[in-house]
Amino acid sequence: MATEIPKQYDPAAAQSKWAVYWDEQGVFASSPNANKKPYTIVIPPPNVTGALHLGHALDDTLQDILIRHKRMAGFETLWVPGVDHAGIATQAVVERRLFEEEKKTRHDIGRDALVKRIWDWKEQYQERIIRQLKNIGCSCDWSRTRFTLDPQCAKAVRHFFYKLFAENLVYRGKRLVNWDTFLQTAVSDDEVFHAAVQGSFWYIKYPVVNPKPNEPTHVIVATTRPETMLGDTAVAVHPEPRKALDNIEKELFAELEKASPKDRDGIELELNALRQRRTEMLPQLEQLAAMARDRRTLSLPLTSREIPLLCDEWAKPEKGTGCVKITPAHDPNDYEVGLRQKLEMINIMNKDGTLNDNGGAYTGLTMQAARKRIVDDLDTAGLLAKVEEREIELAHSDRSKTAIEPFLNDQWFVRMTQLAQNAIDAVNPAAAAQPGEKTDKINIFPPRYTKGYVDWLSEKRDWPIGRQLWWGHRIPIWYCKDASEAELKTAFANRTDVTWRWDDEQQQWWICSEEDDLAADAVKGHKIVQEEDVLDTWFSSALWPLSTLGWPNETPDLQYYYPTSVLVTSRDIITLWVARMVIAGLFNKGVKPFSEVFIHPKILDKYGEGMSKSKGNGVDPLSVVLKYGADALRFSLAFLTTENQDVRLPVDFECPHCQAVIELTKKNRTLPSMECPKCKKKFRTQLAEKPDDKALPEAAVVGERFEVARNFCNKLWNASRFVLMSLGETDEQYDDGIRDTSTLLLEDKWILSRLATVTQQVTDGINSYRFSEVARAIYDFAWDDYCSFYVEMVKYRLGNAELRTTAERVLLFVLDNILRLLHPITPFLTEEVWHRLGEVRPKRGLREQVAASECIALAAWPIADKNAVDVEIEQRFAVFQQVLRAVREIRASRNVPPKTDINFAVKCDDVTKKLLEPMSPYFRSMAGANAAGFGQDVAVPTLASMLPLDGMEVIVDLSGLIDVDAERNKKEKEIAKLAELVKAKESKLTGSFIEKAPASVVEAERKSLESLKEQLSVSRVALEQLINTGNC
RNA sequence: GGGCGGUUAGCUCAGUUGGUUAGAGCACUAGCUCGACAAGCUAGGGGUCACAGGUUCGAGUCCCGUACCGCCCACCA
Repeated sequence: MATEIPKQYDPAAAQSKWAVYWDEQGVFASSPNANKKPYTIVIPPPNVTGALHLGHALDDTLQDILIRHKRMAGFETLWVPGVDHAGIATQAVVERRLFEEEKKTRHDIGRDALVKRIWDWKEQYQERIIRQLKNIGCSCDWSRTRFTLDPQCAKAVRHFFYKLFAENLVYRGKRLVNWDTFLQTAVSDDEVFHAAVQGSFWYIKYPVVNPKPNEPTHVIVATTRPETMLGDTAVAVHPEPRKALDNIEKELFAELEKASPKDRDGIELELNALRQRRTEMLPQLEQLAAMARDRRTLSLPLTSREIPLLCDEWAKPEKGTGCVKITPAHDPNDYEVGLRQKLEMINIMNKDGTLNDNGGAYTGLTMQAARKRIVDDLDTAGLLAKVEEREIELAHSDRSKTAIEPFLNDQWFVRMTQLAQNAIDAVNPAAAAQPGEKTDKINIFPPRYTKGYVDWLSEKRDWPIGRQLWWGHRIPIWYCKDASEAELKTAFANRTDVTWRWDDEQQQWWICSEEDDLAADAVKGHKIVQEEDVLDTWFSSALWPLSTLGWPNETPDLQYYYPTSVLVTSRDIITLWVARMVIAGLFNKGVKPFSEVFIHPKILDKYGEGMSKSKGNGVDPLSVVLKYGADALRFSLAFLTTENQDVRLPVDFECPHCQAVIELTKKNRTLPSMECPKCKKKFRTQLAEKPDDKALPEAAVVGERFEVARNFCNKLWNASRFVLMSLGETDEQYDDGIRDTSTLLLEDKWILSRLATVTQQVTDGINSYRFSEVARAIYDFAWDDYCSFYVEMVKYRLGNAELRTTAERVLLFVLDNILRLLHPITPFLTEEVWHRLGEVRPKRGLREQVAASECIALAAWPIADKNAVDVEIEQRFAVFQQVLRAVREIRASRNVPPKTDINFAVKCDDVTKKLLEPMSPYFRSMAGANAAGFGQDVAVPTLASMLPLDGMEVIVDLSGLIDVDAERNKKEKEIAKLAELVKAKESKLTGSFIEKAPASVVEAERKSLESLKEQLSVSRVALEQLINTGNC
C-alpha cells in the first residue's frame, strides 16, 4: 500500500483536499472561550481595487504562520478577514475604466449608476481576493468576513464621528486643499506624490501704479504657474532684505568652516552669487521695501485690479527676483501669507479645473489652456521679462496621476493635538521594545520603525477627513439654515444620538446624527440637507480592530478578543493606518488596538520597484501556486522575511504550452495575454478579463527562489515517503520508546538533542517575528540532520531486528515533530503527510488536544525537551561526521568507483576509538568503507591516503587505486596551507594576546595551534612516505 | 534639506553579546540511476566582507568619515 505513494508531492491535490476539510470541520472558526487565552489578528484589509499580489501574499502568509502556531500552542485564535472599500482608489479605477471603455465621466451617468458599478467591481474583486487568501492557505474565520462599507462598519464610523463631533474635535473650515481635478475631490497630503516635469519659469512685470521719479516702473516676479496671477492679491518683498542677506551670508561662512574640502567649492559659489545679488539687486529691493511700507500698489496685468505691494518675510531676497506674487487661494505658502496679511482670497478655479468667473477673459478655459493664453497676452503687452526652461517638481494625485491644483475649499477636519499626543504616548520607545513583553504600551518591530511613527504624529497636523466622492461613508452631518435651537431641541427631544452646533461662518446648524435616519423633515417646518461629502477611507480603516469585533456594541467578542495581539503590515502605512488605528482605539475604547506591530519587508520586482496595482507589476500569488504549490510559495516568503526593508523577488512567465521561460518585462507585464515567442501559441496572464483571453491557458510565474522551497517540500515529502514505506505494523505508542532512553544509540540521542534545540529556535523565532530564521532552522534540520544523516543511518538499523524498534520510534517521532514545526509555514503538505501517518500509526502520542486521527492544524505545538539537549553527544556525533566526510573526500578525490569498497583506519585515542567502533556499519552503508581498525596503533598500509583531522588521522588504504603524483601534489598543497595557519597562530600567541585576552580564549587558541601542528606533522610524514613509495 | 535602510562568493541573501580557517541556496566543476527523493546523492572550486581611518590582544561585527544604491518625509515663487 505504502508503495503507492508518488515520488513527487502533488500540491494541487493536497490544497483542494485540505482546504475543504478545514472548512467543513470548522477548524478556523473561533468564538470566545474562557478556558483559553485569546490570540487575535485582524487582517490589513486589502483594497478592492484589484487582485492581491505577492506583497499581500507575504503579509498574509506571515499572519497565518503566527495564527497557526498559536492555534497549535493552545490559544483561542481568531483571524478576522475582510476587504477595504478604498474610497478614492476604487472610484478612480472604475471611473478610469468607464472613461476608457465608454468615454463617459461619472457626471454623465450620475451618482447612483456609478455607485452601482463600483459595487459590482467590489463584489468581483472581493470574491477574487477571498479566493486568493483561501488558496494560499490562510486560516481566517471566514464567517466573520467584513467589508469597511458594510452596515456594521458603517455604524462604527457614524459612532466615531459622532463622538468626535460631540467633543468638538471635528470642525469645518475653508482650507487650501490638494485638488484632484480629474476626480474632482480633495486628496490628503499623503495621497500626493511629487514628480519632475519639464516646465518654464516665467518672469512677469507688474507695473507700479503712479511711479515716482527714480522709482522702478515695474516689479518683476518669477513664477512657474503664470495662470494663477489672476488670483493674485498682493506682491511681497522682504521687509529687511539687507539683514536677510547678511544672515544667510553668516550661515554660509559658518558652514564653510566646517565643510569638507569637497563641499567647499559649492559653498564658495553660493557666496559669490550672494555677493553679486547684493550689489546688483539689494538697492532696488530696499527701495521696494520702502515703497511697500509706503502702501504703494501695483497694477495686476491683464486685469483691472490694483494689488498692494507689501512686506512679508516669505519673500526671500536670495531667491528669484526677490519679489513674490501672492495667490492665497492657489498656493499653500501664499495662503499662509494671505492669512497673516489679511488678504482677500480669490479663487479662480472651478472644481473641474476650468477658470471660474474670476478668470475674466479666460473664464471657461482649463488652467493649462489659460496658461498659454496668458503668457501670450503678457508677451504682447510687453510685460514678459524673460522665460527660463526648467524642470519642476510638480505635485500629482496618487489616485488619478494628474497634476494637483491647490484649491480653497470647505473641508472637514479632525483636531489632532490631543489625539496625536495620546497615540505617541501609547508606544514604547524603540530601545525598550521586546517581543512578548507584558506592557500597556505598543511595541513596534523592528523597533527602528517607531521613530517614523512618532515623528509623523508629532506634527499633529489636523486630519482632513472629507472627500468629494460618491464611494464611501457619507459624513453624518445635516445642515439646517433657519431653525432655532429650541426647534432643534423639540425635534430631537428624546434622542441621545443627535447633537448640533452653530456654524457662525455659514450661518447654519450642523446636526450630527449617530443613526443614519434623519429624514429631510426631521425638524418640523425646516429643510435639513445632508452633507454630500464622504469620509476619507482611513477614517473607517482606523476603526478596523474595533468594528470587526462588534464595536460600538460591547459584544462578547469585543470583550474577549480586544485588544488584538499583533498587527502585521508593511512600512508604507505605519502613519496613514497604524497611527490612526491607535488614535481611534484609544479615543473610542480607551485601550490600544493591538499589543505589537510587526513591519515586514516590501517585495520588489526584478527592477527593484515595489509591487503595486497601478504600476501593473503585481504578481498574482496564484500564478506562483499554479507552478510550485501554496506550500512552496509560503515557505519562500517566510524565508525572505529578514529584518531588511526590502526583498527582491524576480519572476518570469512560463509558457503553458512548451514550458519556455518568457522574460517578464516592463512592457509585457501589463498584458492580459501574449504569444509565446518559441512555440507561437497564445496564453493568458493573471490580468486576463475578457472572455477571449480567459479562454486561453494560463501562464505560471516562475522564479528561482520558489524552486528552493518547492525542492524542500519535495524532499520532506520523500523523507515521509521513506518513513511510511519503512514502518512495520504495530499498535504501540511510539513516544513511550523515546522516553526509555536505555535503548537509544548515539545517533538517536544526537537527533533528539538537535530536535530539542530546533524546536526551541522555531518557537522563539515565531514569537519574535524572525521568520527567515525559523524557515532556515527547519530547512537545515530536516534536510541536513534528519535526511542526510539520521535517515541514512537508520536504513542499516531497519534491517536489523534488534536495532529496529528504537530506530523506528525515533524516526517517526522526529518526523512527527518536523511536520508540526513546519505546519504553520507549509500547512497543506504537513496535513497530507500527517493523515497518511495517521493511517499507519493512529496512536501516536503527544497529543494533548486531539487524537492522532485528527488534523495537524489542531495538533499540539511541540515543546522543546530541554533534557534531550546534550552538547557532548553532539560533539561526539560531530567526530563521526568528520571522519565520514574525510573518508568520502578521499574516495571522491581519488576517483574511487562507487561500487569499489575501500578499507580505512583511524589513528586516534581510546575515547575516540570507543566512539567510532559502533559506527562501523554506517561507514559501510554511507561511504562504502570497511573499517580496518581504530586506535593508537593501527597499521598503515604502504599505499595510503592520510587525512589529518583534529586529534585524529584518517587512513584510507589505496593499494591499487592510488596515483602517487597526484597524491603528492595534494599533500604539498595541504602542508603549505597548514604551515601558513600554524605560522599565523604562533605569532598571535606570542603577542600581547596572551595577557589581554580571556584565559578561555587563549586556551582554545593554544589547543587549536597544537592540533594544527599535529595535523601538519602527520601530513609531512604522509608526504615522506609517499615520496619513498614513489621512489621504490 | 531631515530621517531610515543597504553595500559579504558570478547571482539572491544569512552572519546573534567582537573570539578557531566567514556560511547557505542557485549557478559552476567532477563523479553517481546505491530501493525515500535527479525537484536527488557525494565531493570540489569560488570571498583583501564597498572604501579610508580609529578603538581593541583580536573587527564582517563597535566608533568616525567617504562613495554608491534604495526608501520615507519636508521644501523648492
